[in-house]
Amino acid sequence: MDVKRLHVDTTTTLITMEDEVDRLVAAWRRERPDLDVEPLEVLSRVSRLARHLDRARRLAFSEHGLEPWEFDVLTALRRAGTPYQLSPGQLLTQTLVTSGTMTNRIDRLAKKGLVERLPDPSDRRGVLVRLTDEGRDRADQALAGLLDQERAILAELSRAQRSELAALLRQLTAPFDNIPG
Amino acid sequence: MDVKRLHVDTTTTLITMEDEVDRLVAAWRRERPDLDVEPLEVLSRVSRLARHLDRARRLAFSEHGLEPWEFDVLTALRRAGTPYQLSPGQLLTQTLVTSGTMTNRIDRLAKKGLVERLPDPSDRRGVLVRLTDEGRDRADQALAGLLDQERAILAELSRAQRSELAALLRQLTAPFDNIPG
DNA sequence: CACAGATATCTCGATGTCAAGATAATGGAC
DNA sequence: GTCCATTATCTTGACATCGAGATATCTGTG
Repeated sequence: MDVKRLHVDTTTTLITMEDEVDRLVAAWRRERPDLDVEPLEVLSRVSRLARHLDRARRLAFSEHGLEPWEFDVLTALRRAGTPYQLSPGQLLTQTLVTSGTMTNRIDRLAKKGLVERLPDPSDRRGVLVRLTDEGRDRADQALAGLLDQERAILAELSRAQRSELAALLRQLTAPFDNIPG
Repeated sequence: MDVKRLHVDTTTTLITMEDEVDRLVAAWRRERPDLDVEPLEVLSRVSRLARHLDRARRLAFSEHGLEPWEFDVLTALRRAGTPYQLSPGQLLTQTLVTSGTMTNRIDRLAKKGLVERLPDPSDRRGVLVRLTDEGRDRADQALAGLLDQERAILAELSRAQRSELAALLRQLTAPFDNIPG
């Protein structure tokens, strides 16, 4: 039971360690041999890896005094370019949270002086959220730290493998990102 | 700005749609041309895809009257096989939550009659959480539904691509799962 | 056999998130 | 121009999670 199987990567002939999902899949095959659990090989790994990444990021950001959610909002604004402002709605689609959550986030960031809320001159329902100078600096610093950490995690893979992985993931994410989803 | 680039998968010559991460990376290259943001191509996609999957799962489970966190706990017990019992500590490592969270989850599942708490006969500090018959049935039903949904999501990829994707992800998750992480 | 450190679980307070609904403004049909 | 469906944002209440600390038990050392 739970035989130690070693997986061999066909392109590089590198031996890879077993992970929790291997154990999870083996357990399902034992308990529910009637089911095809192949989908879990991909999607359970995505979910678990995301959870690990969340933890690692929380740690990396704490050095810059930022929470992951703060980073997400500040960098979305930073990426928008001068004058670093977006509507709450645009921030929603980028961060995948609900509108109530975003209102709350903006409130807290505004209280910390990292963003400010401005009325949208062309739509009186609307609001524009703008990064302050300090917000911009904090975002820039945290981004550099994050990239260092992510590079270390990705060192497991060759450049070609990273590129292949990105392409495969894109095929899965594109439907969610483009269809209203 | 934001030129519509189309990505071509080198192995299948299939054209892939752009996704949010493509836009995100393009924006960073414009705003911070001094930084190498290649890591985001992989890891931002992992995080975003996980978020999309969370939403889709919440929807799929609601048909069976389960929350995602309930599914995670019940299926961990289900996979353990007869007599379907694990310690809270074992449940922690499988679900990647903190001990306080797990205590709370077990309380709520017990109140719903899906699990029961038993004293561990061999360690008086310890507890064993056991699946009830109803808990087992609910877990089995929800799993079948989840697999159907996941198969639909993965239909974007060929069998070979799914296998390749699983192998690449395993290389990234294995260090987290094996080193204390 | 006593003790110290490790381990297993639980308690508690703070906080972030979600879902649903409220409010306000827009824009196209007629 | 008026109306209605749509859009944009905010409000609210319920709830799940985390982190730090408390308690009880185990285990190895001397």
